Amino acid sequence: MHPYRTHTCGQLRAGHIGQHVTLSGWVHRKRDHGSLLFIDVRDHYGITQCVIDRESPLLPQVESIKNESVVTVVGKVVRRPDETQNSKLATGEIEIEIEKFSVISAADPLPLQVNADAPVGEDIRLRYRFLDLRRERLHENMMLRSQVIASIRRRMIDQGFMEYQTPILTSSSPEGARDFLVPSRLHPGKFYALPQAPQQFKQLLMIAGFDRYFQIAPCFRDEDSRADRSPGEFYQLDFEMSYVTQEDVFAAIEPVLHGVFHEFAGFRRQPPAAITPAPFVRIPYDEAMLTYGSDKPDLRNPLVIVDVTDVFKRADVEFKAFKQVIEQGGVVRCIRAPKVGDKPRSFFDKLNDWAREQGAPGLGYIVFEADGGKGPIAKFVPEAAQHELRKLTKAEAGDAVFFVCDKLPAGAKMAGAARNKIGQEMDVYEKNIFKFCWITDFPFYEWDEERKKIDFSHNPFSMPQGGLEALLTKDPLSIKAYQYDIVCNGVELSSGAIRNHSPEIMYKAFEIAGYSAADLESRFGGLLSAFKLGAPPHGGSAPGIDRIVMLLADEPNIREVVAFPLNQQAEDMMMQAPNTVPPERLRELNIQLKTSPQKG
RNA sequence: GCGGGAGUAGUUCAGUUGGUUAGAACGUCGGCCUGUCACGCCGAAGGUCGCGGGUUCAAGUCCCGUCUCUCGCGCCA
Repeated sequence: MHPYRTHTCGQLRAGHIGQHVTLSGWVHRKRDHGSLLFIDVRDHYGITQCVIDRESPLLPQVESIKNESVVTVVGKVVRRPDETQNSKLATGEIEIEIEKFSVISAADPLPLQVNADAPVGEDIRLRYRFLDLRRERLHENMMLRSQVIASIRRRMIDQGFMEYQTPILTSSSPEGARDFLVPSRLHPGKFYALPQAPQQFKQLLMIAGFDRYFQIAPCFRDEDSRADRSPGEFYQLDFEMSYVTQEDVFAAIEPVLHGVFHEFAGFRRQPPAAITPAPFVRIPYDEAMLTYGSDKPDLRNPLVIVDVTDVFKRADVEFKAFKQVIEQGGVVRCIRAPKVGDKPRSFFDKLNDWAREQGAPGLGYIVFEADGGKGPIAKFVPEAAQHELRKLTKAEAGDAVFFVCDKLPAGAKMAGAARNKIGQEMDVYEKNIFKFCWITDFPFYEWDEERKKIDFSHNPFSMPQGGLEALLTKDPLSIKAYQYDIVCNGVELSSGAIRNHSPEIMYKAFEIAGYSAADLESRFGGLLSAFKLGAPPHGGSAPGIDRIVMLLADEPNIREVVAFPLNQQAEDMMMQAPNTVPPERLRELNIQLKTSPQKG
């Protein structure tokens, strides 16, 4: 007989009745009836009820065991009396009559209750993460994560991709997020950087001839956290393909994502969530910013934004607040909210208050009633102009139209935020569905207001649409890139591009952004030399694993799908990271601290 | 870096206009209970009201500072 277990706690059924078994696990819960005691023993696989009564000399010992202690139970599998079978439990037909009982590891009183789904402060959950992970919800999330990653691997391999590892200790990349730096002992004063993504390595793998690469890749970025962004590190399904167009990349990854979401759409969802069928709708960046006010639109929200700047330019419209902004190059965007005419005043006031909190002067609106427009700015908009508004927005009697007026791009973004807010307040989001889209044709360059110069808006290694000719002849800010994102329910799942494999185009692209040939060569010498020794056209993308699991698990927060996340201050409250190091370690690394560390 | 919210028992929270000995639930401990499965019933212990300062006859409550957690903005090629 095995010393710990012959079966798991989720395994025993009516067919095992009569067998003598050994189970080990955590004491999930006890129900003590004095002369009769039930004890639920839990492991990764399930829960099994064990029972003991006053006939047994072991009763006092079992009675005194504390929750979450680890125990081994030896006993006979018996059928529960008919009335007492528990259909909620997979093992609910049977129970174990305890014959031997031993405590493997006794537990102290608990800082959080494992056997209840009660809310617990996140600092305590993170400090005792191993207990939190025992709880059902988080335990299920982690199993989902494992299954999702396994499914992704299988699907990628089936599509002819092969998995390769790339370095963790690498060099700092000058663009993008802040790097995590690792001091070099052998090279005083020099640093490695942890990769923000294996971007250059995956391109080098294409140049090395591997054709289709993928990796469940750890990525490190020293940026502040958000609900959907863990500080420090996260995982991407990083992939890259050679001899492909943008459409080839889409065609390769769509079935993987659609398949994974379809496979796990029933996790905590009954019925399983619907998924937009592939091919996913493609929305050019410019259209997304106009219609949804965002480059990651949530398509569950049916509301759309319409530009009505021309209406407020009309001579008969006397709304100075908007006209002044328009004269300075601003735009008026509006959102039609169907059938809200009968909403109480508080509905509109609440939205107006929200807009003020966002830093806008307010959220103007007109309610179109049968006898004309009502609302705070209706009186500035004469009937002919109102008619024009209704034509543009397709608003009907009983509908309202909300206005945002600002310069670009702030006006577009504010309209997008208002679209989300109004949609939430109206509760018009489609339920139980994953709505995917591609956002395509991102601008290649953008204007850096801070440094007053043109800079790359995304990846400098992306291929500009139109190639060298576009760079030579077009207004840089009008050039698009073969750069695309996948968005699901308002969450940016991935960013990708067809890469620029031509040194000639690359030199020119960097020149326009103000970088000399020498800059380019010193920063990206390795990659650049590779491009000069036979580089295939290639492209790829990198969907975020954590975000995919977060969506599937229906969690509002990415830390709920990471086993050991850092807190918002990028600290590990269990392992006490980051931490000070002994002076001799610093000396070895040739590092002298300018200030002593803050107390931890 | 900036803004919002929170911090009271082991945990989750309540605590009125500043006024008696700071409460509840769960957990813990003790007692009773032979068919429970969130078992039930009775009882008890458990508090630097985050920390520091101030106002006041009196502060969990008001003011100032500070720390911690969290959400958002900036940031995130």
